[in-house]
Amino acid sequence: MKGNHTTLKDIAQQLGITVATVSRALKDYPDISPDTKEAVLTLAKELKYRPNPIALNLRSNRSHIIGVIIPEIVHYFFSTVISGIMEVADQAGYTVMLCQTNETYEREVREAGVLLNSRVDGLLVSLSDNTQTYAHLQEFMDYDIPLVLFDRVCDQLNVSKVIVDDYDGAYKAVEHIIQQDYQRIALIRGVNTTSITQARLAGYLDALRTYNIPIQDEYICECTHGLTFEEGARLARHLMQLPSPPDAIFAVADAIAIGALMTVREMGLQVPQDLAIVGFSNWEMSAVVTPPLTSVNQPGFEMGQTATRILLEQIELIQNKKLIVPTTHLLKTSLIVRGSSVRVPVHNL
Amino acid sequence: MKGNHTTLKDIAQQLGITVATVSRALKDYPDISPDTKEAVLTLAKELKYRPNPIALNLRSNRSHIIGVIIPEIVHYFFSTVISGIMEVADQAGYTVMLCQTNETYEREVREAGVLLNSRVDGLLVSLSDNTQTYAHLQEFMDYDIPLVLFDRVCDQLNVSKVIVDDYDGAYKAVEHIIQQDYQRIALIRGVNTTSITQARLAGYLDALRTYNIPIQDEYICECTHGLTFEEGARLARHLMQLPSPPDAIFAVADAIAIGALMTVREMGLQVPQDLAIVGFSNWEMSAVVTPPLTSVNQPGFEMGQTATRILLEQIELIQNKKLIVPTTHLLKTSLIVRGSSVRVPVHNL
DNA sequence: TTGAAAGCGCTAACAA
DNA sequence: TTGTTAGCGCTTTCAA
Repeated sequence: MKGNHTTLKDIAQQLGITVATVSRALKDYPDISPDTKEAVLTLAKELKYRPNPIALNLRSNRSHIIGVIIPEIVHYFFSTVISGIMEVADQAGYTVMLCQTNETYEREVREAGVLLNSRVDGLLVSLSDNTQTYAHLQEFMDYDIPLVLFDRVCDQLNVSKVIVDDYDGAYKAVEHIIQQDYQRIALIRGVNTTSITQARLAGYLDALRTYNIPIQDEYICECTHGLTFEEGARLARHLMQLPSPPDAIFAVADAIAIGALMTVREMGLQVPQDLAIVGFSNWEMSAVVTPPLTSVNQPGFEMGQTATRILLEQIELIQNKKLIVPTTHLLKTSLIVRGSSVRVPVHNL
Repeated sequence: MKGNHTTLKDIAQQLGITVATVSRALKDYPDISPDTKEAVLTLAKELKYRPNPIALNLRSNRSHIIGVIIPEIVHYFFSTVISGIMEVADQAGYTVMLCQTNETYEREVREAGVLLNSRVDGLLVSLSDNTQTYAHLQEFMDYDIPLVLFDRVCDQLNVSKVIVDDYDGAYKAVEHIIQQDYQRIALIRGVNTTSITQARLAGYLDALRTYNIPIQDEYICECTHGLTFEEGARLARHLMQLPSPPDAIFAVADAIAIGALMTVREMGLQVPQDLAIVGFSNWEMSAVVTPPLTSVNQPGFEMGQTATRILLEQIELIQNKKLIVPTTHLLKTSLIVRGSSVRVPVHNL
C-alpha cells in the first residue's frame, strides 16, 4: 500500500535540491553538475519515477489523445483498422479514444461532443451510413483540431481522406478473373451516382479493354434497389438466363456476390467450375472471396496506419502554426490467392 | 482559426470577476448572487465553455482512463468485450486505453508498463496464452491501482475475476442435445488438470445424470495433444469406429468440434441427421454452433460490461481508502437457437 | 551550476 | 457574496 507515484518533489526533497534542478537533470540539460545529475538519476530509478503525463499535458495544452469514431467495433474490417491506428498512435505516444456510433447519426454527433470535451488532439472518423450533415465535425476544424476521414468519407468536408483505390481494386479483380481463363465477364454494379460505383465500373471496363475482351452491354447490370443480397440474386438469375450467359460475375459489393452465389448454386451450377463470382468489399476479405480461390484484400490495418500517420503529421503542423493542406490517399488493394474452398462469411448467411 | 478553448479566466476577465467566482457559479454553489450566476452561465454558453479535463485530472490526481489489455482486437469475442467495456466506461466518464498483446508475454509486460506510465485509474486484463509470471500486474496492485481479470484469468493474482460459467454452459449444451432426442452423447474433453475442463466435464456428467442417461466411459475421450483441430478429428474418428458409436458429440472447445465435424463428414455422415456436434467456445458464437441448429452463446459484451462495472466500483473504493475484496463472477451462458445451416467460422477452415 | 518564481486550468480552504 | 491564496506536477524563463 504505497499508493502514490513518485514526483519530482519527492526526489528534490530527498536530495535537498529544487524540483527545477531535478527536472533539468532528468532531461540531460547542458549545465548541470555531473554529481547532481547522477544522484538524481539513480534516485529516480530507485523510486521508480515516471513523469506524470497529465501535468505535461496541462502545460502543453495537449491531451495526447486522438479520437476515433467508427460505425462499429465488432466488425472484422473496423477492428483491423483499429489495430492499425493503435500501432501508430502507441509508437508516437498517443492514446486512442474509441467511439462507436452503431451506424447512427445521433450517436455520431454525441460521440463527437464527448471527444471535443475530452480535448482530443486530433480526430479520425469513418462516417455513419446516414450522416448527411457535418456541423459536428466542422466544429473540430473551428478549433483547429485536425480531422482525417477514412473509408466512409464525404465530399462536403475539406479534410484529408484515406480510402481504398476502387478503380485499382476492380481492375485487379477483373484482371485476375481473365487470367483464370474466364472470357464472358459480367458486372453487377451500383447506381451511377456514387463515386465508388463509378470507379469500380471504370476498373472493370479498363481491364476488359486491356485484354481486348469485348464489352457487352447485356453483361452489365445495375442494382436498382441497393447493393443487397436480394439484388445480387435477382441480377444473377437474370444474367444466367441470357441466351449466352456469362462465365464470370464481378460484383461491386460483397453482399451482391453472396446473393449471386446462392442463386447460381440453386440453379445447379458449380461455382468455381461453371462460373466464377468475385465480389468487391471494403469489409472483410472472406466476404469477397469466391471463384477460383481468390480474394480482393482491403487492407484495413494499413488504412488505420495511414490515416493515423496523416493525422499525427497534421497535429504537428498545427502546433507549429503551419497550414494543413488536405489530400486524398488512395490505398492500393492487393489480390491474395489462398485456400481451396469457397468462403463466405458466416454472419452473412 | 480561433484555436483555443475558452477557460474560466476568459469568462472571469470579460465579466470583471475572479475565476473562483466563475467556477462556483458554474457549479451551482449555494452562496452566489443570482445576477453573477446568470451572467456567468450565459457567457459560458456563448463562449462554449468546456471544463478542461486535464486540469481536473491533475488536481484530483486521477486520469479517468482505464487500461485494457487483451490478446487481440481483431477477434469477434474480444471486440464484443471491448464494446461492453466502452459502453460502461463512457457512461461513467472514463476513457478506455486499449492495448493488444498479440498473445505474447513480452508485449503484455510492455503494454502494462505503458499503461502504468499513463496513470490509468484501473486495469482490465485478459491474459496472454503464455503468461506465467505476473510481476508486471502485481506492480499495479502495489500502486493501489485496481485490477480485474476477465476470461483468461489466473489463480496467482488475488484480484476480482470475471469468467463464464463453464459448468453451466456445458450443462445447458448437453441438456439441449438431449432434448433434441440424441441419446448416446460422447464427450471430447481436455486434460484433467485445467479447471475449465473440469467444470465442463462436470456439466456434461450432471446433465446426463439429470436425464437418467447412463454414462459410458468409452464415450469420454481426452485430447492429449491440446484442444486442437487435429485432436478433434482423431477422437471423432475413434468414436465413430466404436462398436456402438455415439449419436452426438459434445466438445469442450470449438476447434475440436470443427475438427470432428470435418472428419465425420469425410466419413460420409450427415451432421444434423446422423450425428450432432456441439462445441463449447469462449470465442465466437458461430464457432460453437453445430448440430440441430444451436449455439452456446458466450456473452462477451456482458463480460466487458461486468468487468468494467466491478473495476469502476473498486476505483471508487480505493479513492475512499476502503478495502477491496476480490471476488469471482461467473457469467451464465445462454443457449440460442437460430438459423438452419451448420455454421463454422470461415477463418477456421 | 542552481534556485526562485510564474504559469498551464481548475478547485477549495480561508478571508473579507 | 466574492476575492485571495495555495496547490495538483511539471517546465521554463530570469536571476543569482
